[in-house]
Amino acid sequence: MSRTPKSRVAGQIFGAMPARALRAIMASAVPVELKAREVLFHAGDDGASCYYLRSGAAKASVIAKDGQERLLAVLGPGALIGELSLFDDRPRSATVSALRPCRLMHLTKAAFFKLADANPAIYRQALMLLTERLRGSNDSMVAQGTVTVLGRVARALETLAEGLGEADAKGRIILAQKMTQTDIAGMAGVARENANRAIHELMRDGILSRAKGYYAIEKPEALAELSEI
Amino acid sequence: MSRTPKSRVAGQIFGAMPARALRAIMASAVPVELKAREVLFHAGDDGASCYYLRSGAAKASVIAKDGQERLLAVLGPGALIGELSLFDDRPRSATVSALRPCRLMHLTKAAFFKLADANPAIYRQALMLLTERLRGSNDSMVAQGTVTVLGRVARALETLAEGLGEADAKGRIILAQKMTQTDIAGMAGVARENANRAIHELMRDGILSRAKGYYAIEKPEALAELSEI
DNA sequence: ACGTAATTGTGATATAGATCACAATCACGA
DNA sequence: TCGTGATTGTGATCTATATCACAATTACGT
Repeated sequence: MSRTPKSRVAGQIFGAMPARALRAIMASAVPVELKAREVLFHAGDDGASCYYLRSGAAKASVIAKDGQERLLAVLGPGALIGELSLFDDRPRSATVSALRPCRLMHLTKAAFFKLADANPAIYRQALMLLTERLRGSNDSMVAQGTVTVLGRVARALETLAEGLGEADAKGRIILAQKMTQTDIAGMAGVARENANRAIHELMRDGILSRAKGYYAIEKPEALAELSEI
Repeated sequence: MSRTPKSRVAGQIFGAMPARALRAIMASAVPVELKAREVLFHAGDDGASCYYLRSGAAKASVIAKDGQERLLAVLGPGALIGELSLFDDRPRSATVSALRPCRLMHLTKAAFFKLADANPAIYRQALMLLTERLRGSNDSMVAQGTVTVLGRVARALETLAEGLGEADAKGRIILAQKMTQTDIAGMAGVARENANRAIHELMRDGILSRAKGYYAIEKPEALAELSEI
Protein backbone atom coordinates (compact mmCIF):
# COMPACT_ATOMS: atom_id res chain seq x y z
CA MET A 1 0.00 0.00 0.00
CA SER A 2 1.24 3.47 -0.76
CA ARG A 3 1.06 6.08 1.87
CA THR A 4 -1.01 9.20 1.94
CA PRO A 5 1.18 12.15 1.09
CA LYS A 6 0.71 14.96 3.49
CA SER A 7 1.03 18.65 2.88
CA ARG A 8 1.35 21.39 5.37
CA VAL A 9 -0.79 23.65 3.30
CA ALA A 10 -3.82 21.40 3.39
CA GLY A 11 -3.62 21.40 7.15
CA GLN A 12 -4.19 25.09 7.13
CA ILE A 13 -7.88 25.47 7.15
CA PHE A 14 -8.03 29.11 6.25
CA GLY A 15 -5.22 28.95 3.72
CA ALA A 16 -7.40 28.56 0.67
CA MET A 17 -9.92 31.11 1.81
CA PRO A 18 -10.69 34.31 -0.05
CA ALA A 19 -9.27 37.35 1.70
CA ARG A 20 -12.68 38.79 2.44
CA ALA A 21 -13.85 35.69 4.23
CA LEU A 22 -10.57 35.50 6.08
CA ARG A 23 -10.99 39.04 7.38
CA ALA A 24 -14.50 38.18 8.49
CA ILE A 25 -13.22 35.17 10.40
CA MET A 26 -10.52 37.11 12.14
CA ALA A 27 -13.01 39.81 13.04
CA SER A 28 -15.25 37.27 14.81
CA ALA A 29 -12.38 35.69 16.68
CA VAL A 30 -10.73 36.86 19.85
CA PRO A 31 -6.97 36.67 20.38
CA VAL A 32 -5.55 34.38 23.07
CA GLU A 33 -1.98 34.10 24.28
CA LEU A 34 -0.37 31.08 25.84
CA LYS A 35 2.91 30.82 27.70
CA ALA A 36 5.20 27.88 27.16
CA ARG A 37 3.88 24.74 28.87
CA GLU A 38 0.50 26.36 29.52
CA VAL A 39 -2.51 24.16 28.84
CA LEU A 40 -5.12 25.35 26.38
CA PHE A 41 -7.63 22.70 27.40
CA HIS A 42 -7.67 19.25 28.94
CA ALA A 43 -9.10 16.04 27.54
CA GLY A 44 -12.58 15.72 28.96
CA ASP A 45 -13.25 19.45 29.17
CA ASP A 46 -16.18 20.56 27.21
CA GLY A 47 -15.84 23.47 24.95
CA ALA A 48 -17.79 24.25 21.83
CA SER A 49 -15.11 26.34 20.24
CA CYS A 50 -11.89 26.08 18.34
CA TYR A 51 -8.60 27.88 18.06
CA TYR A 52 -6.51 28.98 15.17
CA LEU A 53 -2.80 28.90 15.88
CA ARG A 54 -1.16 32.04 14.52
CA SER A 55 2.31 31.51 15.90
CA GLY A 56 4.14 29.21 18.26
CA ALA A 57 3.86 25.46 18.65
CA ALA A 58 1.58 23.21 20.66
CA LYS A 59 1.05 19.54 21.24
CA ALA A 60 -2.07 17.42 21.47
CA SER A 61 -1.78 14.40 23.71
CA VAL A 62 -3.79 11.88 25.67
CA ILE A 63 -2.87 10.06 28.81
CA ALA A 64 -3.74 6.38 28.78
CA LYS A 65 -5.01 4.54 31.85
CA ASP A 66 -1.52 3.31 32.64
CA GLY A 67 -0.20 6.86 32.73
CA GLN A 68 1.60 6.74 29.41
CA GLU A 69 1.37 9.92 27.43
CA ARG A 70 0.68 9.46 23.79
CA LEU A 71 1.29 12.45 21.51
CA LEU A 72 -1.31 12.68 18.79
CA ALA A 73 0.09 15.70 17.01
CA VAL A 74 2.44 18.60 17.21
CA LEU A 75 0.86 21.71 15.83
CA GLY A 76 2.53 24.60 14.14
CA PRO A 77 1.36 27.95 12.81
CA GLY A 78 -1.76 27.74 10.69
CA ALA A 79 -3.17 24.73 12.54
CA LEU A 80 -6.77 24.53 13.64
CA ILE A 81 -7.09 23.25 17.18
CA GLY A 82 -10.03 21.74 19.02
CA GLU A 83 -12.27 21.61 16.01
CA LEU A 84 -13.67 18.17 16.80
CA SER A 85 -15.76 19.46 19.69
CA LEU A 86 -17.03 22.12 17.36
CA PHE A 87 -18.57 19.59 15.04
CA ASP A 88 -20.00 17.05 17.43
CA ASP A 89 -20.43 18.81 20.77
CA ARG A 90 -18.48 16.18 22.61
CA PRO A 91 -15.80 16.87 25.17
CA ARG A 92 -12.23 17.54 24.12
CA SER A 93 -10.61 14.29 23.10
CA ALA A 94 -7.07 15.39 23.89
CA THR A 95 -5.13 17.81 26.00
CA VAL A 96 -3.50 20.66 24.12
CA SER A 97 -0.62 22.58 25.60
CA ALA A 98 1.92 25.07 24.34
CA LEU A 99 5.40 23.85 23.55
CA ARG A 100 6.44 27.49 23.47
CA PRO A 101 4.60 30.80 23.61
CA CYS A 102 1.62 30.77 21.29
CA ARG A 103 -0.66 33.36 19.78
CA LEU A 104 -4.08 32.00 18.95
CA MET A 105 -7.45 33.18 17.80
CA HIS A 106 -10.46 31.79 19.61
CA LEU A 107 -13.60 31.16 17.60
CA THR A 108 -16.89 30.04 19.14
CA LYS A 109 -19.07 27.41 17.63
CA ALA A 110 -21.78 29.94 16.85
CA ALA A 111 -19.34 32.23 15.09
CA PHE A 112 -17.84 29.39 13.11
CA PHE A 113 -21.14 28.10 11.82
CA LYS A 114 -22.40 31.56 11.04
CA LEU A 115 -19.36 32.17 8.91
CA ALA A 116 -19.47 28.75 7.31
CA ASP A 117 -23.14 29.01 6.41
CA ALA A 118 -22.41 32.28 4.67
CA ASN A 119 -19.34 30.81 3.04
CA PRO A 120 -19.57 27.12 2.14
CA ALA A 121 -15.93 27.14 1.12
CA ILE A 122 -15.24 26.99 4.84
CA TYR A 123 -17.24 23.79 5.12
CA ARG A 124 -15.37 22.28 2.22
CA GLN A 125 -12.05 23.27 3.68
CA ALA A 126 -13.00 21.81 7.04
CA LEU A 127 -14.06 18.55 5.44
CA MET A 128 -10.77 18.43 3.63
CA LEU A 129 -8.88 19.01 6.84
CA LEU A 130 -10.65 16.21 8.69
CA THR A 131 -10.28 13.95 5.70
CA GLU A 132 -6.56 14.46 5.64
CA ARG A 133 -6.33 13.73 9.35
CA LEU A 134 -8.40 10.60 8.96
CA ARG A 135 -6.17 9.33 6.19
CA GLY A 136 -3.13 9.96 8.34
CA SER A 137 -4.80 8.24 11.24
CA ASN A 138 -5.62 5.19 9.18
CA ASP A 139 -2.07 5.03 7.92
CA SER A 140 -0.79 5.22 11.46
CA MET A 141 -3.04 2.45 12.59
CA VAL A 142 -1.81 0.16 9.86
CA ALA A 143 1.76 1.19 10.60
CA GLN A 144 1.35 0.44 14.27
CA GLY A 145 0.65 -3.19 13.57
CA THR A 146 2.96 -3.66 10.65
CA VAL A 147 6.00 -1.49 10.93
CA THR A 148 8.96 -1.98 13.22
CA VAL A 149 10.15 0.47 15.89
CA LEU A 150 12.57 2.13 13.51
CA GLY A 151 9.79 2.73 11.01
CA ARG A 152 7.44 4.10 13.64
CA VAL A 153 10.06 6.51 14.89
CA ALA A 154 10.71 7.57 11.31
CA ARG A 155 7.01 8.15 10.92
CA ALA A 156 6.85 10.17 14.10
CA LEU A 157 9.64 12.38 12.86
CA GLU A 158 7.80 12.92 9.60
CA THR A 159 4.65 13.90 11.45
CA LEU A 160 6.68 16.27 13.54
CA ALA A 161 8.14 17.76 10.39
CA GLU A 162 4.65 18.46 9.10
CA GLY A 163 3.76 20.45 12.14
CA LEU A 164 6.95 22.35 12.67
CA GLY A 165 9.39 21.53 9.96
CA GLU A 166 11.25 24.29 8.17
CA ALA A 167 12.88 23.34 4.92
CA ASP A 168 16.26 24.87 4.29
CA ALA A 169 18.07 25.48 1.01
CA LYS A 170 19.55 22.02 0.67
CA GLY A 171 16.41 19.96 1.24
CA ARG A 172 16.95 19.39 4.92
CA ILE A 173 14.03 19.86 7.24
CA ILE A 174 14.72 21.43 10.58
CA LEU A 175 12.31 20.83 13.42
CA ALA A 176 11.77 24.32 14.72
CA GLN A 177 11.22 23.20 18.28
CA LYS A 178 13.23 21.26 20.79
CA MET A 179 11.71 17.84 21.17
CA THR A 180 12.79 15.32 23.76
CA GLN A 181 13.16 11.66 22.93
CA THR A 182 10.36 11.05 25.37
CA ASP A 183 8.10 13.14 23.14
CA ILE A 184 9.20 11.33 20.03
CA ALA A 185 8.72 7.99 21.74
CA GLY A 186 5.25 9.17 22.73
CA MET A 187 4.39 9.89 19.14
CA ALA A 188 5.80 6.66 17.82
CA GLY A 189 4.18 4.63 20.57
CA VAL A 190 7.40 2.97 21.62
CA ALA A 191 9.49 2.90 24.77
CA ARG A 192 11.79 5.85 25.18
CA GLU A 193 14.86 3.63 25.30
CA ASN A 194 14.00 2.11 21.98
CA ALA A 195 13.25 5.47 20.44
CA ASN A 196 16.74 6.43 21.54
CA ARG A 197 18.24 3.43 19.78
CA ALA A 198 16.24 4.09 16.63
CA ILE A 199 17.27 7.74 16.60
CA HIS A 200 20.88 6.65 16.87
CA GLU A 201 20.48 4.36 13.95
CA LEU A 202 18.98 7.17 11.88
CA MET A 203 21.81 9.47 12.86
CA ARG A 204 24.43 6.87 12.11
CA ASP A 205 22.93 6.49 8.63
CA GLY A 206 23.01 10.24 8.09
CA ILE A 207 19.24 10.45 7.78
CA LEU A 208 18.82 12.51 10.90
CA SER A 209 21.01 14.95 12.76
CA ARG A 210 20.80 16.98 15.90
CA ALA A 211 22.32 20.32 16.75
CA LYS A 212 21.81 22.02 20.07
CA GLY A 213 18.75 19.93 20.82
CA TYR A 214 17.12 20.61 17.48
CA TYR A 215 16.65 17.63 15.23
CA ALA A 216 17.01 17.99 11.48
CA ILE A 217 15.95 15.54 8.85
CA GLU A 218 18.83 15.28 6.44
CA LYS A 219 17.27 12.87 3.98
CA PRO A 220 13.51 13.20 3.97
CA GLU A 221 13.12 10.59 1.24
CA ALA A 222 15.12 8.02 3.16
CA LEU A 223 12.94 8.66 6.17
CA ALA A 224 9.80 8.25 4.11
CA GLU A 225 11.19 5.00 2.76
CA LEU A 226 11.61 3.62 6.26
CA SER A 227 8.11 4.43 7.35
CA GLU A 228 6.49 2.92 4.30
CA ILE A 229 3.58 0.66 5.14
CA MET B 1 -8.82 8.52 29.73
CA SER B 2 -12.45 7.80 29.03
CA ARG B 3 -13.40 6.51 25.70
CA THR B 4 -15.49 8.14 23.04
CA PRO B 5 -18.93 6.60 23.07
CA LYS B 6 -20.08 5.61 19.63
CA SER B 7 -23.54 5.54 18.28
CA ARG B 8 -24.77 3.81 15.19
CA VAL B 9 -27.11 6.64 14.45
CA ALA B 10 -24.40 9.25 14.21
CA GLY B 11 -22.67 7.08 11.65
CA GLN B 12 -25.65 7.45 9.39
CA ILE B 13 -25.02 10.58 7.47
CA PHE B 14 -28.47 11.02 6.10
CA GLY B 15 -30.23 9.99 9.28
CA ALA B 16 -30.77 13.49 10.63
CA MET B 17 -31.79 14.92 7.29
CA PRO B 18 -35.16 16.43 6.54
CA ALA B 19 -37.27 14.18 4.35
CA ARG B 20 -37.27 16.64 1.46
CA ALA B 21 -33.49 16.79 1.31
CA LEU B 22 -33.31 13.04 1.62
CA ARG B 23 -35.59 12.58 -1.38
CA ALA B 24 -33.44 15.00 -3.35
CA ILE B 25 -30.33 13.02 -2.49
CA MET B 26 -31.83 9.73 -3.48
CA ALA B 27 -33.03 11.27 -6.72
CA SER B 28 -29.48 12.32 -7.66
CA ALA B 29 -28.01 8.95 -6.81
CA VAL B 30 -27.94 5.82 -8.90
CA PRO B 31 -28.48 2.35 -7.45
CA VAL B 32 -25.66 -0.19 -7.46
CA GLU B 33 -25.76 -3.86 -6.51
CA LEU B 34 -22.88 -5.93 -5.26
CA LYS B 35 -22.63 -9.70 -4.93
CA ALA B 36 -21.00 -11.24 -1.90
CA ARG B 37 -17.21 -10.89 -2.02
CA GLU B 38 -17.38 -8.45 -4.92
CA VAL B 39 -15.09 -5.44 -4.67
CA LEU B 40 -16.60 -1.97 -4.79
CA PHE B 41 -13.23 -0.29 -5.25
CA HIS B 42 -9.59 -0.94 -4.51
CA ALA B 43 -7.17 1.14 -2.48
CA GLY B 44 -5.34 3.36 -4.92
CA ASP B 45 -8.23 3.67 -7.37
CA ASP B 46 -9.32 7.14 -7.95
CA GLY B 47 -12.94 7.96 -7.75
CA ALA B 48 -14.56 11.22 -6.85
CA SER B 49 -17.75 9.72 -5.60
CA CYS B 50 -19.25 8.00 -2.61
CA TYR B 51 -21.74 5.30 -1.86
CA TYR B 52 -24.56 5.00 0.58
CA LEU B 53 -25.10 1.48 1.84
CA ARG B 54 -28.82 0.68 1.88
CA SER B 55 -28.62 -2.97 2.78
CA GLY B 56 -26.04 -5.70 3.20
CA ALA B 57 -22.61 -5.52 4.79
CA ALA B 58 -19.19 -4.55 3.51
CA LYS B 59 -15.68 -4.29 4.81
CA ALA B 60 -12.98 -1.68 4.34
CA SER B 61 -9.46 -2.99 4.51
CA VAL B 62 -5.91 -2.24 3.54
CA ILE B 63 -3.13 -4.64 2.71
CA ALA B 64 0.21 -3.75 4.28
CA LYS B 65 3.50 -4.24 2.52
CA ASP B 66 4.01 -7.56 4.26
CA GLY B 67 0.74 -8.87 2.90
CA GLN B 68 -1.17 -8.60 6.15
CA GLU B 69 -4.75 -7.49 5.74
CA ARG B 70 -5.88 -4.94 8.25
CA LEU B 71 -9.64 -4.37 8.55
CA LEU B 72 -10.45 -0.73 9.14
CA ALA B 73 -14.19 -1.09 9.42
CA VAL B 74 -17.13 -3.30 8.82
CA LEU B 75 -20.00 -1.34 7.41
CA GLY B 76 -23.68 -1.97 7.84
CA PRO B 77 -26.82 -0.40 6.43
CA GLY B 78 -26.82 3.39 6.61
CA ALA B 79 -23.08 3.72 6.24
CA LEU B 80 -21.46 6.20 3.91
CA ILE B 81 -18.63 4.65 1.93
CA GLY B 82 -15.75 6.22 0.08
CA GLU B 83 -16.49 9.73 1.22
CA LEU B 84 -12.84 10.61 1.86
CA SER B 85 -12.04 10.82 -1.84
CA LEU B 86 -15.07 13.02 -2.22
CA PHE B 87 -13.63 15.63 0.06
CA ASP B 88 -9.99 15.69 -0.95
CA ASP B 89 -9.81 14.22 -4.45
CA ARG B 90 -7.21 11.72 -3.43
CA PRO B 91 -7.27 8.03 -4.35
CA ARG B 92 -9.23 5.53 -2.32
CA SER B 93 -7.40 4.82 0.89
CA ALA B 94 -8.86 1.37 1.40
CA THR B 95 -10.40 -1.49 -0.49
CA VAL B 96 -14.11 -1.99 0.09
CA SER B 97 -15.76 -5.28 -0.65
CA ALA B 98 -19.11 -6.86 0.07
CA LEU B 99 -19.34 -9.36 2.90
CA ARG B 100 -22.71 -10.32 1.49
CA PRO B 101 -24.97 -8.98 -1.23
CA CYS B 102 -25.29 -5.21 -0.96
CA ARG B 103 -27.60 -2.58 -2.30
CA LEU B 104 -25.97 0.83 -2.57
CA MET B 105 -26.63 4.26 -3.97
CA HIS B 106 -23.85 5.91 -5.89
CA LEU B 107 -23.43 9.67 -5.60
CA THR B 108 -20.95 11.67 -7.62
CA LYS B 109 -18.87 14.43 -6.16
CA ALA B 110 -20.68 17.05 -8.22
CA ALA B 111 -24.07 15.82 -7.07
CA PHE B 112 -22.98 15.70 -3.45
CA PHE B 113 -21.67 19.24 -3.38
CA LYS B 114 -24.61 20.60 -5.28
CA LEU B 115 -26.91 19.12 -2.67
CA ALA B 116 -24.75 20.19 0.22
CA ASP B 117 -24.44 23.76 -0.99
CA ALA B 118 -28.21 23.94 -1.15
CA ASN B 119 -28.52 22.27 2.20
CA PRO B 120 -25.76 23.09 4.69
CA ALA B 121 -27.20 20.54 7.11
CA ILE B 122 -25.50 17.98 4.89
CA TYR B 123 -22.16 19.64 5.46
CA ARG B 124 -22.71 19.65 9.18
CA GLN B 125 -23.73 16.04 9.17
CA ALA B 126 -20.68 15.10 7.11
CA LEU B 127 -18.40 16.97 9.49
CA MET B 128 -19.97 15.14 12.37
CA LEU B 129 -19.45 11.83 10.69
CA LEU B 130 -15.76 12.45 10.03
CA THR B 131 -15.36 13.80 13.53
CA GLU B 132 -16.75 10.66 15.02
CA ARG B 133 -14.46 8.52 12.90
CA LEU B 134 -11.49 10.59 13.88
CA ARG B 135 -12.27 10.24 17.55
CA GLY B 136 -12.59 6.50 17.12
CA SER B 137 -9.35 6.42 15.22
CA ASN B 138 -7.53 8.32 17.90
CA ASP B 139 -8.90 5.99 20.55
CA SER B 140 -7.73 3.01 18.53
CA MET B 141 -4.28 4.44 18.18
CA VAL B 142 -3.95 4.92 21.89
CA ALA B 143 -5.39 1.46 22.48
CA GLN B 144 -2.92 -0.13 20.12
CA GLY B 145 -0.01 1.00 22.21
CA THR B 146 -1.59 0.62 25.59
CA VAL B 147 -4.05 -2.20 25.67
CA THR B 148 -3.33 -5.91 25.69
CA VAL B 149 -4.43 -8.42 23.06
CA LEU B 150 -7.57 -9.29 24.98
CA GLY B 151 -8.54 -5.63 25.09
CA ARG B 152 -7.86 -5.08 21.45
CA VAL B 153 -9.96 -8.05 20.48
CA ALA B 154 -12.73 -6.74 22.74
CA ARG B 155 -12.45 -3.42 21.00
CA ALA B 156 -12.60 -5.05 17.58
CA LEU B 157 -15.78 -6.85 18.57
CA GLU B 158 -17.30 -3.60 19.72
CA THR B 159 -16.44 -1.93 16.45
CA LEU B 160 -17.97 -4.86 14.64
CA ALA B 161 -21.09 -4.47 16.73
CA GLU B 162 -21.39 -0.86 15.67
CA GLY B 163 -21.41 -1.79 12.02
CA LEU B 164 -23.58 -4.85 12.11
CA GLY B 165 -24.81 -5.44 15.61
CA GLU B 166 -28.45 -6.18 16.23
CA ALA B 167 -29.59 -5.81 19.79
CA ASP B 168 -32.06 -8.39 21.00
CA ALA B 169 -34.60 -8.21 23.79
CA LYS B 170 -32.22 -9.18 26.58
CA GLY B 171 -29.39 -6.74 25.84
CA ARG B 172 -27.31 -9.13 23.79
CA ILE B 173 -25.87 -7.86 20.54
CA ILE B 174 -25.79 -10.30 17.68
CA LEU B 175 -23.32 -9.74 14.87
CA ALA B 176 -25.51 -10.10 11.83
CA GLN B 177 -22.75 -11.47 9.68
CA LYS B 178 -20.43 -14.43 9.89
CA MET B 179 -16.98 -13.21 10.75
CA THR B 180 -13.91 -15.42 10.78
CA GLN B 181 -11.33 -15.16 13.50
CA THR B 182 -8.94 -14.04 10.81
CA ASP B 183 -11.18 -11.02 10.20
CA ILE B 184 -11.40 -10.25 13.88
CA ALA B 185 -7.65 -10.59 14.24
CA GLY B 186 -7.28 -8.24 11.29
CA MET B 187 -9.37 -5.64 13.03
CA ALA B 188 -7.63 -6.02 16.34
CA GLY B 189 -4.22 -6.01 14.75
CA VAL B 190 -3.15 -9.24 16.40
CA ALA B 191 -2.12 -12.66 15.20
CA ARG B 192 -5.00 -14.95 14.40
CA GLU B 193 -3.86 -17.54 16.93
CA ASN B 194 -3.95 -14.99 19.68
CA ALA B 195 -7.32 -13.66 18.60
CA ASN B 196 -8.49 -17.25 18.94
CA ARG B 197 -7.19 -17.48 22.48
CA ALA B 198 -8.71 -14.13 23.42
CA ILE B 199 -12.06 -15.13 21.96
CA HIS B 200 -11.95 -18.30 24.02
CA GLU B 201 -11.29 -16.32 27.13
CA LEU B 202 -14.25 -14.06 26.39
CA MET B 203 -16.45 -17.06 25.77
CA ARG B 204 -15.28 -18.79 28.91
CA ASP B 205 -16.24 -15.68 30.86
CA GLY B 206 -19.67 -15.58 29.28
CA ILE B 207 -19.02 -12.23 27.64
CA LEU B 208 -19.17 -13.60 24.12
CA SER B 209 -20.91 -16.54 22.53
CA ARG B 210 -21.09 -18.09 19.13
CA ALA B 211 -23.90 -19.96 17.46
CA LYS B 212 -23.62 -21.38 13.96
CA GLY B 213 -20.70 -19.08 13.15
CA TYR B 214 -22.45 -15.96 14.37
CA TYR B 215 -20.88 -14.25 17.33
CA ALA B 216 -23.05 -12.59 19.95
CA ILE B 217 -21.96 -10.20 22.62
CA GLU B 218 -23.61 -11.36 25.81
CA LYS B 219 -22.33 -8.63 28.09
CA PRO B 220 -21.65 -5.44 26.18
CA GLU B 221 -20.64 -3.58 29.34
CA ALA B 222 -18.08 -6.19 30.29
CA LEU B 223 -16.64 -5.95 26.80
CA ALA B 224 -16.46 -2.18 27.01
CA GLU B 225 -14.72 -2.53 30.35
CA LEU B 226 -12.01 -4.69 28.83
CA SER B 227 -11.27 -2.32 26.01
CA GLU B 228 -11.01 0.74 28.22
CA ILE B 229 -7.99 2.82 27.49
C1' DA C 1 -23.64 -37.51 1.61
C1' DC C 2 -18.98 -37.28 0.62
C1' DG C 3 -14.68 -35.16 0.11
C1' DT C 4 -11.98 -31.23 0.18
C1' DA C 5 -11.02 -26.70 1.61
C1' DA C 6 -11.50 -23.41 5.12
C1' DT C 7 -11.61 -22.46 9.69
C1' DT C 8 -10.64 -23.27 14.40
C1' DG C 9 -7.93 -24.94 18.28
C1' DT C 10 -3.57 -25.63 20.82
C1' DG C 11 0.92 -26.56 22.26
C1' DA C 12 6.08 -25.26 21.55
C1' DT C 13 9.37 -21.91 20.32
C1' DA C 14 11.26 -17.54 18.85
C1' DT C 15 11.73 -12.64 19.15
C1' DA C 16 10.79 -7.71 19.11
C1' DG C 17 10.36 -4.61 22.15
C1' DA C 18 9.36 -3.36 27.07
C1' DT C 19 11.31 -2.86 31.39
C1' DC C 20 15.00 -2.31 34.62
C1' DA C 21 19.09 -0.27 36.30
C1' DC C 22 22.26 2.72 35.94
C1' DA C 23 26.07 6.06 34.06
C1' DA C 24 27.06 9.98 31.35
C1' DT C 25 25.68 14.45 29.59
C1' DC C 26 23.38 18.45 29.24
C1' DA C 27 21.04 22.73 30.38
C1' DC C 28 19.56 26.08 33.04
C1' DG C 29 18.35 28.68 37.35
C1' DA C 30 20.35 30.60 41.53
C1' DT D 1 29.86 28.91 37.62
C1' DC D 2 28.17 25.63 40.23
C1' DG D 3 24.85 22.36 41.26
C1' DT D 4 20.84 19.89 40.44
C1' DG D 5 17.27 18.06 37.77
C1' DA D 6 16.29 16.65 33.14
C1' DT D 7 17.67 14.31 29.39
C1' DT D 8 20.31 10.91 26.86
C1' DG D 9 22.82 6.63 26.31
C1' DT D 10 23.46 1.59 26.95
C1' DG D 11 23.76 -2.92 28.55
C1' DA D 12 20.99 -6.90 30.85
C1' DT D 13 16.82 -9.03 31.55
C1' DC D 14 11.97 -10.14 30.95
C1' DT D 15 7.66 -10.85 28.65
C1' DA D 16 3.83 -10.40 25.60
C1' DT D 17 2.91 -11.68 21.35
C1' DA D 18 4.25 -13.46 16.89
C1' DT D 19 5.45 -17.47 14.56
C1' DC D 20 5.55 -22.30 13.64
C1' DA D 21 3.59 -26.74 13.25
C1' DC D 22 0.11 -29.34 13.34
C1' DA D 23 -4.60 -31.75 14.69
C1' DA D 24 -9.51 -31.27 15.01
C1' DT D 25 -13.55 -29.50 13.37
C1' DT D 26 -16.69 -27.30 10.37
C1' DA D 27 -18.64 -25.77 6.07
C1' DC D 28 -19.70 -26.22 1.57
C1' DG D 29 -19.71 -27.44 -3.35
C1' DT D 30 -20.82 -31.26 -6.42
